Formats: sequence, C-alpha cells, structure tokens
Amino acid sequence: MKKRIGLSEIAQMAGVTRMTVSRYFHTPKSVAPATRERIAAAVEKTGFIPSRLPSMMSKSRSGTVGLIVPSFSNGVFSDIIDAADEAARAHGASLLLMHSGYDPQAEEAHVAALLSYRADAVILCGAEHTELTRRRLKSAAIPVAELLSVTSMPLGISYGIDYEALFLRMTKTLIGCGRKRIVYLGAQLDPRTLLRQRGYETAMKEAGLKPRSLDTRRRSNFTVGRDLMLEVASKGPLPDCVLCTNDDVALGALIACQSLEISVPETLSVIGCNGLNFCDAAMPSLVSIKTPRREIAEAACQRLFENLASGKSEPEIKKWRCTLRKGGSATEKEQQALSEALSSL
Amino acid sequence: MKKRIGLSEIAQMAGVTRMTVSRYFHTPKSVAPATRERIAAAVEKTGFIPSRLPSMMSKSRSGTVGLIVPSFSNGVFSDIIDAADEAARAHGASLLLMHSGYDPQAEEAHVAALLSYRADAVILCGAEHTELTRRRLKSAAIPVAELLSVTSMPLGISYGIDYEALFLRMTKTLIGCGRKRIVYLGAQLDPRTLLRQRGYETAMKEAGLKPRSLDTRRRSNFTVGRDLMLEVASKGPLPDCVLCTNDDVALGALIACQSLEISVPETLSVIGCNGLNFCDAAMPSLVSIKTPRREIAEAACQRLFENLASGKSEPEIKKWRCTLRKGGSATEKEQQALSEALSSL
DNA sequence: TTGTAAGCGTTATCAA
DNA sequence: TTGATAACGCTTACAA
Repeated sequence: MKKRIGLSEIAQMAGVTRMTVSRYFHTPKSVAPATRERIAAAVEKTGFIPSRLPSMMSKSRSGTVGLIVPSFSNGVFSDIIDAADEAARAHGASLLLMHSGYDPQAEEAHVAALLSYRADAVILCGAEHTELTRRRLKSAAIPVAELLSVTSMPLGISYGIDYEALFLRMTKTLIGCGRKRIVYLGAQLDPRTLLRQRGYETAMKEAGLKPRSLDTRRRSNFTVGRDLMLEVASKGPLPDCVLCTNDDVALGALIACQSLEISVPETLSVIGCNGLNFCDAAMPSLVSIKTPRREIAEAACQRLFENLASGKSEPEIKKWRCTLRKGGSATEKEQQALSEALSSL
Repeated sequence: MKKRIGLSEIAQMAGVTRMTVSRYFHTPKSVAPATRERIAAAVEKTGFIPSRLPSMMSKSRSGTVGLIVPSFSNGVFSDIIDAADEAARAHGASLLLMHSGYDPQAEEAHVAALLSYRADAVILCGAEHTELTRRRLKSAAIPVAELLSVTSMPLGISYGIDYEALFLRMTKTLIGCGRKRIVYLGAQLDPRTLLRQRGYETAMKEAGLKPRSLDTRRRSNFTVGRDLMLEVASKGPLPDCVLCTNDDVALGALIACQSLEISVPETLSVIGCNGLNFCDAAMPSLVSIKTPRREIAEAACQRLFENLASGKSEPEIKKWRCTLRKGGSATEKEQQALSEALSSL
C-alpha cells in the first residue's frame, strides 16, 4: 500500500515548496508562470487532487451540506435532491446525500455522521425526528431545514404543506360536487399519509358520511394502488371517488379500474397527490394535487445559505399552497371546484 | 459564530485531558467507570459528536466509499444504492452518494470531489468516463468498480451485463416465435440504450427484416413510452412486437396500447427490460428481462472491500446472466422461448 | 514571487 | 487508568 501523493511530492517534482503548490490551486496568479507550468506538469502527470480534509478541519466551514431524504425511489424527493444539489453548487458547497428509508433511527445515525463530518447545515424531510437527533442538531448550532411537513416545533427552517388541511378541503369539495362514497387509499410508510387520511376522515364525518380508508404497510408503488383498488371493488359498494395518498397509488388504482372496466371519471373519479410527471402517461391522465416541492426546497435552501452566511437562524415556519394538475380522471366540474378550493386555501 | 465544541471542551468539563475523552469514544473500557460517567454527562449535555476529519486525514483510510449513479429517479439504481449502502455499513464505512445526470463531465467533477475527500474506493455505473476521470482514478490507486455495463478497458472491477448480446438474442428468439414487425423503443439519455438498440438491429438485419427503432432525447419515463407507441401506431404498419429499452418505456407503451384498444399480447407483445417492481402493476402485467442489478452490486462491493483490505486490485471483468420476468404482455410461447434463450446466454 | 512557522482536532505511541 | 507529545496535510500570516 503505497502512500498517497500529497502537496510535498508535487512540490518536490516542481522544485518548489508545498506552499507554492497550494497557491497554484488556490491563487494561481500569485505563482510565476514558469513555476506554474512545472507544477501543472507534475499535477497532470500524477493526477493529483489536493485533500480538502485539512481545510475542512481548520476552517470553521467544511463547505458541506447534508441532505437526508426518506427514499430515493420516490419521485417526490428527486425534485428536492435536484434543488438542493443546485443550491449547493451555486454556493460552492458539496451535498452529502443520504436516505433514511422512513426510519427515524436511520436518520439519527445519518445526522450523527453528518455532524461528525462537520457539515455546515442539514436538510431533513418531514418533522419526525428522534429526541437525540433534535438535541444534537440544536447543540450543533448549524442551520437546519425541515421540508414537506410543517411542524409547530421547528428545528429551524420549516417549509412545507399542511397535508391535513389540504385533504380536508379536497374531500369537502368533492362531496360538494356530489360524490358520496369517497374512499381513501393510503400507504403507511410515509407519516404524511396519516395526515392526509385524517383530513379526509374529518371531512367525511363532518358531512355525515362514513369514511372508508384502506392502507397497507407496503412501500407505496403502483402494485399497492392496484391491489387496494381491487380490494375496494371486491368488497362493499363501489365508490364514486378514490382519493389517493400519492400518484403511485393513484396510478395503480387507475390501472385496476381499466381492467375492471369501470369508467373513469363517469362512474368514479381517481385523484392522486404530488403531481409527478407520470400522471400524464395514464389514460385517462391522472388528476393530481401538484405539491410545490421544488419551490419549497429552493426557498428553503436559499434561506439556509443566507442563515449560514449571516450566522443567524431564527426558526421560521412557512406553509405552501398547492395547485391542481388537471387530467382526465375526474370530471371537469370536479377539477374546476378543486382548482378554486386549492387557490383559496 | 461561536466556536464548535471539541474534545477539549468535553475534557475540561470532565476534568480530564482530550486523550481520555478520545478513549471514551474509541475504547470505553480503557476509561475508569467514574471518569466515564463524568465524560458521558458532558457529552450528553452538549450533544457532542467528535469530528472524524482529523483521523480521516491522518490515517491512510478515510472510511468512506463513493458511489456515483446516473439518476436517482430510475428504479434500476435504487437496488445498486441499497446494495452499496448495506455493504458499506457492513464494513463500517460510510457511503458518499452522488448523481451525474448521465453526464460524464458531472461524473468527473464528482470523482474529483470524492478524491479530495480521500474516499477509499469509488463505485461508478457504466463504462463511459472522461479521460481525466480515468487518469485520476488510476493514479489514486484505490479500488474502483464499474457496474452494469461491461467494458474491455476496466478501471478495476467491471461487473455487468452484455446488453448488446442480450437484445440480439431476444430479438432472434422473438423472430423465431413468428414476430416479423418488431419495433424497438429507446431513450437516448442512457448509453446502454444504444447497446440494446444495436443488438436488436443486428438481429433484425440478420433475419432479413427491416429494423424500426424509435427514440427520443427525453429522459425515459412512462410518458415517453406512451408517446413513442402512439407515434408507432399512427405511422406505418402496426408492429407485432414492441421491444423496449426499459420498463418505463414499456409500461408507457402498454398504456398506449390499452387506450388504442390493441389487444396485448395477441396482436402485439410488449417487452421491457430491467424487471422493476411495477411490471406487475400493469394490466396485463409486463413481461420484462430481469437484470440482476442487486447481485451485481453486491458481488462488486464484496470484491471492492476485499481489494481494499488486501491492497490488491487486479482488473476483473464479469458478465451476468439475466432471467425472464414473466407476465401477460407476451404469449406463453414467447415467454417460454425467451426464458430458454436467456438461460443459455 | 516564494518560503517559514504555526495551527486546525483528532489519535498512535510512549511514558507515568 | 491517564497524560504528554508528535504527527496527519493543508492553509493562514508573516517574512524574505
């Protein structure tokens, strides 16, 4: 195991000291052209890349920002990753990316790792964290952002969506459009699914209707949606509206409807949540609630870097409004009503 | 901006030296119980987590492995991420995860970042890298793995699939089953799509049939598949088989067929590639080629850590066999034939 | 334009 | 069981 090349080796090859080589990377203009060329040759020959660890260590900034998402396979988080990536790049920082699998313990371990790398800031999804996670982040005294869910106990920046109010309003609106047998299809893995379910159930009860929620422990995907829909159709009266926790479940439900030859949206409307791109691929295309994930992440990152620069960090809660992603899986009337309801939320 | 807490602060609170605190974390048994408790109290109170940067710097190992995937939204890479994650955890290393967006330049920058963090090993997807990337990785003299595509110029461990041979064989088999108007639907972003296309076209030509390939620059997703299928159906003769570069495109094509009321698999069979979970959600369920991504990644990681431990690293190429993911979008006869063809590849 | 010395926060090593 | 010292590889501050 030969020792890795360092500034010293390059310095020796170029016949200068390490300091000059350091300058070659940091402030090339302060190195004489002739010297510069000799150093460049040595760098070229060796493929040398200076270690950032020493400066991460000695400076107060490591130039690193951590982002922990629950899942990589869920399209919702792709937008967040992209926004964070771009923001980090724009600010000359690198993004340390991890996934928790919706497990607060895993998140705890990742946060510990990020702090051990001396990350300058941490971005989390959701508001469910272990006590230890919260304590560590607080005492680290670095900017923290929580995305998607809003919380009354923010660790710092809390930008998100009030999912409960959203589904309450949507359900009420659909009832107003004449739907009576609205069913909610969830998937337990994501804590946000419970908030949505609660909103739905409250609205149903307030209207004197009986809520009917189905969910599963399985990770949400098309198959889950299809299976839940098949189950709904096989037991009890056929619903006239299927409200889904997300687009995956909704698309699965839509596929099941097609194969059961249930006419959508006449007999039954199907509505998803998130507004992922594949909504348009369905036939009929899926009506969904477009959550402003990218905007949330962008705004949060901007504020995060501002706080990082200023050293300040007052807790801040901000709720975002959703819009309707139009399609063919609900009636025009419903879409019109939903659109209006969302814009006044 | 107050200075972050370090070993010294904890040491002071506990009335010991930094060294004792360091031992508390590294070899707790070598610290007297009473001392241990005082240190524990200080750690608890401050939420202190020791920095790993100094030891990353001074040891020859940083305890860090880099993984660069082209995309997070493509389900293919989820398996690879999971496998790498588990392998890293099992070996006490942490995974530094990045995505290139299928851009070799972005990959180059990420590799540079990984090397600047002194990653102990790097895992890449595919075999397309810039010259600079290759040179840097070579001179870094660390274990490198390339997954999915096999290459004749490996940087180290090259475990993957011969996509060209695979699609050549599949196409031949389908022709053997009586399909004559086989169409290939691709998506340009992934270089592997070209290999698959080449295999398909060679087989068609060898059989005296005219290849018909459609593709797009758009990032592959359901909508792309749907649009390509709609285009195919609107121009020229209706194909009797649609071979797709991946499952996303295939599912989109299937959805288009449903809406066009083309009977699958009687009139036309649809076949995907990768065998992602959502194949089962389609109706009929999608027939696909299951690529052993997880196995490839697991095997590669195991070898990677072996090489890391031993210090050796001979280049190694290994091709993996695919299996058929059965479903309803191809005839029984076709599935039987494909299954046999794959097992003899 | 280049060099020298000190220090970043941890751990290995040796000493007590 | 605990402590003192040096070292890791780089950058800042100062000197030449």
